[in-house]
Amino acid sequence: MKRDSRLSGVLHILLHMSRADGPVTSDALSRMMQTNPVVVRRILSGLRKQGFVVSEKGHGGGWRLARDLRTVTLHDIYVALDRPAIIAMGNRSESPDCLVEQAVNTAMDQAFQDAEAVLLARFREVTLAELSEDVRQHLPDHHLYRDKEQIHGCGEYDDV
Amino acid sequence: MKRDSRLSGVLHILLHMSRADGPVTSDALSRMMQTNPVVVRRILSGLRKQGFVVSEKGHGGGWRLARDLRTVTLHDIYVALDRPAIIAMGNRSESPDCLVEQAVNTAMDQAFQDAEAVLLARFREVTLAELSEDVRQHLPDHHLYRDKEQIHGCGEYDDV
DNA sequence: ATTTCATGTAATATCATAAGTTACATGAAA
DNA sequence: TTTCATGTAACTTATGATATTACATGAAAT
Repeated sequence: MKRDSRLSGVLHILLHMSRADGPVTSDALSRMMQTNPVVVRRILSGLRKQGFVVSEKGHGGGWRLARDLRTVTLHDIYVALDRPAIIAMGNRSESPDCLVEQAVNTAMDQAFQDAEAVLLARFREVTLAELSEDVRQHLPDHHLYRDKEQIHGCGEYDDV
Repeated sequence: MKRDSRLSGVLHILLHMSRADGPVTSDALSRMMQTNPVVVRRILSGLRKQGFVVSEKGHGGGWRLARDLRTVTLHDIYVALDRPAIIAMGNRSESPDCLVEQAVNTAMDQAFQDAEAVLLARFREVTLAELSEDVRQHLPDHHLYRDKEQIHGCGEYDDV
């Protein structure tokens, strides 16, 4: 099963944006995410329409956060991505005629719904500011984001 | 996201097998599942190796249950299918160097694990016999499986 | 002005994988 | 010895996330 990693990816770059002191280009973000700049723009353009980030064209342009991360939860970003599928399993037919299959679907859907509810509840509990704080606790003191144009991956936040 | 429907499908045909009084061919089962006989054999051959079903070749052959369904839970079948992926989302990199990405992964993995645990707990709670009983309660009394060679879908269990 | 840099977005290609199909071998019963 | 059924490898198809290409738009630097 090929997993959708957009949520993981977008959280990653939002946190990097929060540490930058100016706009960050899709090009720089794409290197952090190890992907293509167009992929970054595609994902962030959705968030822009919903007020989480703003973008600027031209020299000195790029992406900036538009909201205080203390007010943004994982669930908010999940919803902003248009609620990607959570469960990798499904029923063969959503509205089968067969009574046996109906019974199977009912039992499985119940389990799926319970699992989804737990996951979304977790997402609601965590703000991006809390994630950012988790990162700070793992960094040496007074460590600041020095160069937003790092060449390799995430630059000084790399563990190597 | 493309969902894996093997578990749903195999539960469906196991319940049909429990209602038959003799072996059921992959051909008949594939019609119930609306798929190809080879797909049925592929899935059931895994269950055969683990003792849930037995198969017989030649005239009068087919598939039979090898265990009392009161002793088989959804979790047993899930495991027998080699534990297919449950969560449709994933991290972009499982062991990133970037500390920011590590923090994101940790938070998301926690949520994923909690959701999976809930789903598997549900699966452990439900036996196939209970599903079978659910079906019986939705059928007219004294309704028996008359013809294992039904042409259309699930035959008399169709709701149409 | 015009060059440079950056986003905006459509169109297309790539890749992974569940599912479906074909082909043929094996073995049991009629 | 024919028919029926499983066993399985090999191949094809379908789908959706991801990646890439190409070009338009707009803003700042020169």
